[in-house]
Amino acid sequence: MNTRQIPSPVSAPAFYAADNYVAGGDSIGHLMSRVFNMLTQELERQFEPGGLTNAQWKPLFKLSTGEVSTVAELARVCALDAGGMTRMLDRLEAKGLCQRVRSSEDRRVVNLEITAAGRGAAQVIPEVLSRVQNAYLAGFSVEEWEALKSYLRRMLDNANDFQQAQQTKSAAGENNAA
Amino acid sequence: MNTRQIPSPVSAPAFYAADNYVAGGDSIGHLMSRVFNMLTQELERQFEPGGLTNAQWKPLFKLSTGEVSTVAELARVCALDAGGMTRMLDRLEAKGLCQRVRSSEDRRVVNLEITAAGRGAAQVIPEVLSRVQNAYLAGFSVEEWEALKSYLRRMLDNANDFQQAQQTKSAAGENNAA
DNA sequence: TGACAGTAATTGCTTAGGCAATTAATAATT
DNA sequence: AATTATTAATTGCCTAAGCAATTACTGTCA
Repeated sequence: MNTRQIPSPVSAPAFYAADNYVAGGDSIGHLMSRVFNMLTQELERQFEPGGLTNAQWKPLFKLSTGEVSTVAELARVCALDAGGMTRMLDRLEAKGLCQRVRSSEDRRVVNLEITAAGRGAAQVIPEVLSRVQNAYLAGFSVEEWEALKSYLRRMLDNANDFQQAQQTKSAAGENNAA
Repeated sequence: MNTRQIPSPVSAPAFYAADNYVAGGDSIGHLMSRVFNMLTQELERQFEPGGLTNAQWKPLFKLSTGEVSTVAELARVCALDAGGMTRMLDRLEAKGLCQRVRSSEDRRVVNLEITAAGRGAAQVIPEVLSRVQNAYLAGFSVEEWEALKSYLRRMLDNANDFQQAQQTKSAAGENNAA
């Protein structure tokens, strides 16, 4: 028998319950969604003068640092679909910010190169990100900033654990069904 | 002269700087975006068996509680565009979850009514939201949960202040230009 | 009353992103 | 070497959301 201590659900407080669930209440999810919404809107406005959108700064920034050079790599680091990335690159290329060059070693891959215009547009990215994030953290102490980050990291770990558990469960269910 | 104490920018720590900005670093924005991404993906999976998407649970839930009854109201409480809401309702209506009834008092408005199928689909919403949020908060004490919420509320306040300041600035700029 | 402003909903156009299928090229296997 | 599997990128089809223009209707005001 396994004597390893397994975290008991009983000891964990249940923060939300199906009955008495308040609609636009200040749940974690609702608050995060509102903050995130404001953030993306603000970045949209901030990048607009430079001809970028909120969705476009990340791929362009990754290209500008030179840490990626192919479509698949870029899709991976931006955590989005390869098909979507193809069309994103269509738009960036149409704006003259980057260009595709078919690789000669492996003719399946296209190497991505940022243009001079792309480098120019990318220049403001760290400035904007710093300015907006600092503004959103106005009044925070360093300790509070660190606490917030640690909470988010813990939520991320929990999210991964939960996803894992769900996958395991659904895989078992499929076996039972088969 | 105004002697009211104005928060000095000097005393506020600058958490991020344009030089030395780390790309995929664990900035607040990056962490929040990752958590939020996992959350929406998880909700997408959780609602899928019931035939709902992550974007659809909120409008349907608001309809189920009866707190809204028109397109404009629904768009407002869901914080999204009226045009987008029209098409969202097209999809919900196509699934038989709600239906439009043109108002007789004011023939511009359409009254939204949830169907029996819609009520059935909406039933699981509080359960899913509670389950997933509790899972993401596993290991959190009540104090940490409260602290996280207060941080998010403060960020939301800062976001509103910043937006306000930007609008004032751009309005002044337009006056100068005119 | 008749012009005009305001409002509710819809539609067209755009960016965005997920999923599945396809194509082309390379790698692995027998 | 020929078949098979894998990989990279693209494309089609879908949901989603913002913005601008349009339509239909209501309210206001001269």
